[in-house]
Amino acid sequence: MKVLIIEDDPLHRSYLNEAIRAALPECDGVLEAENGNTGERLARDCKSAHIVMDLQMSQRNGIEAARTIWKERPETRILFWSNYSDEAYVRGVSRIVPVGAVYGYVLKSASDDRLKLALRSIFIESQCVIDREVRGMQQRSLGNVNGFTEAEYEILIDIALGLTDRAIAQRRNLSVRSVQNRLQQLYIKLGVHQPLGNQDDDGRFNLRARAVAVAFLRKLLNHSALERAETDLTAWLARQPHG
Amino acid sequence: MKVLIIEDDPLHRSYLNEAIRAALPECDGVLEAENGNTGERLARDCKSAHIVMDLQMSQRNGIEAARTIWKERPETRILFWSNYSDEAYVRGVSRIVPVGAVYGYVLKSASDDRLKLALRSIFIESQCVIDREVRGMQQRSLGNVNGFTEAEYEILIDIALGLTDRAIAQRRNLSVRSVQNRLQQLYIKLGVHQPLGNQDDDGRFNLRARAVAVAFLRKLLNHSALERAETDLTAWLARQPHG
DNA sequence: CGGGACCTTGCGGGATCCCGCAGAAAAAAT
DNA sequence: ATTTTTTCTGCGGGATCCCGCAAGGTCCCG
Repeated sequence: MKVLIIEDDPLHRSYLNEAIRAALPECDGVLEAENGNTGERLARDCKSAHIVMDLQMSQRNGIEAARTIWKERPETRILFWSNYSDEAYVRGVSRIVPVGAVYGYVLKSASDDRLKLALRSIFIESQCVIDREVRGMQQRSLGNVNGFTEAEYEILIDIALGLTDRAIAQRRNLSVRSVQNRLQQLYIKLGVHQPLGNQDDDGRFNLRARAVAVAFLRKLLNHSALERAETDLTAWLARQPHG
Repeated sequence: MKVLIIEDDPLHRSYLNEAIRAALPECDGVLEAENGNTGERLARDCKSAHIVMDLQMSQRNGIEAARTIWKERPETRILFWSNYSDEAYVRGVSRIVPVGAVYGYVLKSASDDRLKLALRSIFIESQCVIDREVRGMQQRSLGNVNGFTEAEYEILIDIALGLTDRAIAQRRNLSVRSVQNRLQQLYIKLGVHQPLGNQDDDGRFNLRARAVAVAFLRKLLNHSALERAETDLTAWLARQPHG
């Protein structure tokens, strides 16, 4: 059994290396990659089916790397080892995990033992391991309670990218009015909606821009999510009939 | 001489600790704090005038911590040790550094030697040390060439927060039209401006929202900058005469 | 089958945004 | 001190956004 580490921080990389050797005596080789690109290549070349990776790397996003890796070999087992449990990350991961795949998500703030336990659970026992904190976020997010629908999240991304109502309608195959409906819904859920009678601070906020701001502050959006969305958008723009 | 470390990652903390002891034999005590809050308190209590800190911590932003520390004791020497050289960070730092203060900014990706050299330069030689990469960004940013004026940066933040033109005018003591002028200027510099005759992709983008998006993508803005701006905003809102 | 909950769509209007035009004021250059 | 450049400001209009209202449409449940 070989394990591939994809992580851009050298300290964390060597720490991981040590933890893997300690937790998995049956492991007979640890490979290291310092960004998503070489990570993908190594995964492809070495056919390693066991990966530990960081989200948030400078060269190529962890989520993108994971997506292509899983696209090529869906049975690959991936443990995401991340600093944060931003909703944007969690949502991004659960969006790309293939059905029936074995994976994990543990925070870097977790203890030694938790990490080693997760390594054994995923790579040996074939069991998913999601950190308590992450799981809580996931439940809250995907459950209806105060969580965001896929449609709402989608339109949030669209306005974060700076698209107009018309462009969104075009992209999502909706009428302009429907787009606006979803926007209103989003504004309400984000707590941005202006209560009408209120003359005090009425008109202080541009709802569209404000929605994006609070989404960022709540970590519903983050840089890598925006980056992914941007590449998706340019791809879509490219295959649009100009005009 | 005592040195205070403010850094939330345990691995990096212990690495720093070791580096400090190796590079500064005259150092007779290293304190550690794992977030900005306890860092500020320790700095105040122990009167330590030598600090190494990370930007980007979960509890309290490094820049905010540095601001309050420098406000109390401007002669404190701070070495910022960060993962990234986002323009948002660099700008945030150079905005709060007191005149004549000794400080440094080195990236975590720098070599052992560079870090140790920086430690000696700042704490012993009283000499500022800015990483090459960071310095390059700083020059490009503060110089006129493709850089952003303070006014432009200010209004960028205002629209990123979701304020309306009117609110911005009120806040910055300008007429609405002037705000719009600055916005146009910003749109042009961000490369967001719609060339008029272009019917192809005309109307695809909401300039205001798009500007924020590209600012984020270019790392002109990031989460912590937005967070700081938000607290500033709420403070301003609180002392506004409602109505 | 009928009723209810939900989503979609069109219409219309008020508010806001984007911006060209042009004069006034301020700052910088000569 | 005068010219030049930049910035600020008001006016006005077209485009966009925000949203109430109302007429379908789909899906589920009794």
